[in-house]
Amino acid sequence: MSATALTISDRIQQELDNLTRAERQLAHSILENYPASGLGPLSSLAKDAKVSVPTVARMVQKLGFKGYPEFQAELREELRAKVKNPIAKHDTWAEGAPSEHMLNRFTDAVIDNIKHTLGQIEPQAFDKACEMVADTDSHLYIVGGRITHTLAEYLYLHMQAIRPKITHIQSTSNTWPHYLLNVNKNDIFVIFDMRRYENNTLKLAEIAHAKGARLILFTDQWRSPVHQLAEISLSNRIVVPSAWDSAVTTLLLVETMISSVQNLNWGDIKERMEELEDMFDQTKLFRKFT
Amino acid sequence: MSATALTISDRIQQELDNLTRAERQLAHSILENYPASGLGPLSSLAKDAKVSVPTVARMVQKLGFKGYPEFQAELREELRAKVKNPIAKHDTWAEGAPSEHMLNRFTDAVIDNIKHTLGQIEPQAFDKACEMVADTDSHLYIVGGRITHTLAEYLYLHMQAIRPKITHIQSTSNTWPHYLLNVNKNDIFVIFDMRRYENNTLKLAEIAHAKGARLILFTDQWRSPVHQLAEISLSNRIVVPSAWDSAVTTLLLVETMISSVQNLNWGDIKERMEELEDMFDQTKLFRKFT
DNA sequence: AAATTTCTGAAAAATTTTTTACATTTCGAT
DNA sequence: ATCGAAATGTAAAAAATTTTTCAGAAATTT
Repeated sequence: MSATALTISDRIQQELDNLTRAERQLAHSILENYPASGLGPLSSLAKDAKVSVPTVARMVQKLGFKGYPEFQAELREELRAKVKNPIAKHDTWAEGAPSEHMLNRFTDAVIDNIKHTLGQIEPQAFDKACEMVADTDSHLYIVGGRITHTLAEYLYLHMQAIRPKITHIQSTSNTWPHYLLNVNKNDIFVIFDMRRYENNTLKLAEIAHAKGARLILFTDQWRSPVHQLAEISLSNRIVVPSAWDSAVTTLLLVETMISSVQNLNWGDIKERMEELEDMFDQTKLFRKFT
Repeated sequence: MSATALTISDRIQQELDNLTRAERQLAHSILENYPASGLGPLSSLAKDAKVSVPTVARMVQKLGFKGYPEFQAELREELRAKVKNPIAKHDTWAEGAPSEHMLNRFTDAVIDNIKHTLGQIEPQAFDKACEMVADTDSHLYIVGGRITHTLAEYLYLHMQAIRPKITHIQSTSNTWPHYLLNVNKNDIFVIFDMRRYENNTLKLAEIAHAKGARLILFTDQWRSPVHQLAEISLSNRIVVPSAWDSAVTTLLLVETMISSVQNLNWGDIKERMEELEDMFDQTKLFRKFT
């Protein structure tokens, strides 16, 4: 690399604060697939980033280059150096850190978990689960335990925008028996139970099952005992270099489920979402996105 | 890559015999530091290879391109694909499902998010954040918003086992001003703020900052306005094929942070964990893992 | 060795790309 | 709500790059 040891990518990130809205938009577009995007003509870059041509020219100058061609020349020089360098540490996730760094070790483990979990999942079962969750004829109960109630709540929060008739139950709370009073046959339960499996959750599942409810279970690879009652079980690999287990894979499945369910009853959702957004706007909880 | 699966480099080598003297000279120059050399202006390439400008134009046509710009475009496309691929590229994640299935599409996007996020993170900043969170001299506040309070709680639950003096604040609750009364200089705040950024969170951050607290921010790639107050900002890519954003990458970072912090003050933790386990066992919340 | 074909490069023409100038919009402060 | 400053985009000018044309050089064939 030339005089400065910093890559253009670094410099852009460093300057990110000093950039204006359109320029930041452009910056992200450059980083999106770096460095390829910056090596094309200025006008293509502008088009990709949906900013005007002069905006690109101005930002490039802001980064300290005399003009776009000079900017490109340095990008190419960077690329030359990178390809030339045999110690291309391309096998790490966080490039600035050695492979033994926790960031890299942990990410490796998580990717591995994802690979295994997705590899073993039955798409039909997953689709079936999504259909069940999407069905607004029955009430939807979402159940989590001591740790997993965070995942349950995450699912609950998004389902709120998608469909009515949902309840979030925390199995560790002593109020859950009340909720079960109203359970009808064919109501849907989404239950999270990871090791160490919770007694309360099992009991809750048993009662729900006895009442004729249909159970969907998110669990780990060793499976919570609830799985014997569940119509559909989704097992996740959760091992990471830590004293605790990872919930990343489970969250991935949860989010995928949210997205699928949303697609299943899109018509209704659009309205609901707009309504919801309006309400949040009115309470001024959020700032407008700039 | 276009119709042919061959790279330009392959094609050049294949054609090598059908090329004339000057063209061969040029070919070797291109391959010399591929692909950087081909991404500059035609005239530079000609100069480097010590051939004339039309020679380059002619050879590029011989390789089957309409003109030099088209040749460059494909080089860039190659580069794009190459950079995108290097780690963990599965054709399909859920093998029983077509690649258009939501499970595969969503996972692709998430892996991509992880790649980008980790690629742009500064390990030093991350380590610093972990140290700050591990420091038991100051009180640790964990703050989340409407959706992100689930992540905040996840962090909180694990930190409970690792260190004392922690508080989970939900910025959307109206009780948070009370908590801030007790904030001392150098207390640590871990704040979650993803788009759409929340006004309450910003206000809370401002007050905490004014009181001399040190802020660690988990945000998205566009960065919450809180980042101007934060000592350390960790930006996450969050785009997925859904109407909502993904929290998977953020959870990954949170878990990695938990694991790192645990390593930092391992001595203390062991005792705390055992104590905690005992307590949970006594309340019989959990069944023994069989 | 001459003739023919093919290859190569200089220079002009055509095209594209970059830069500059200026009008419009947006944003923040009063 | 109004003003002024900063930011952004449109469009034209300037600069560069690419393509074409054509003449001379090298190689090949007769």
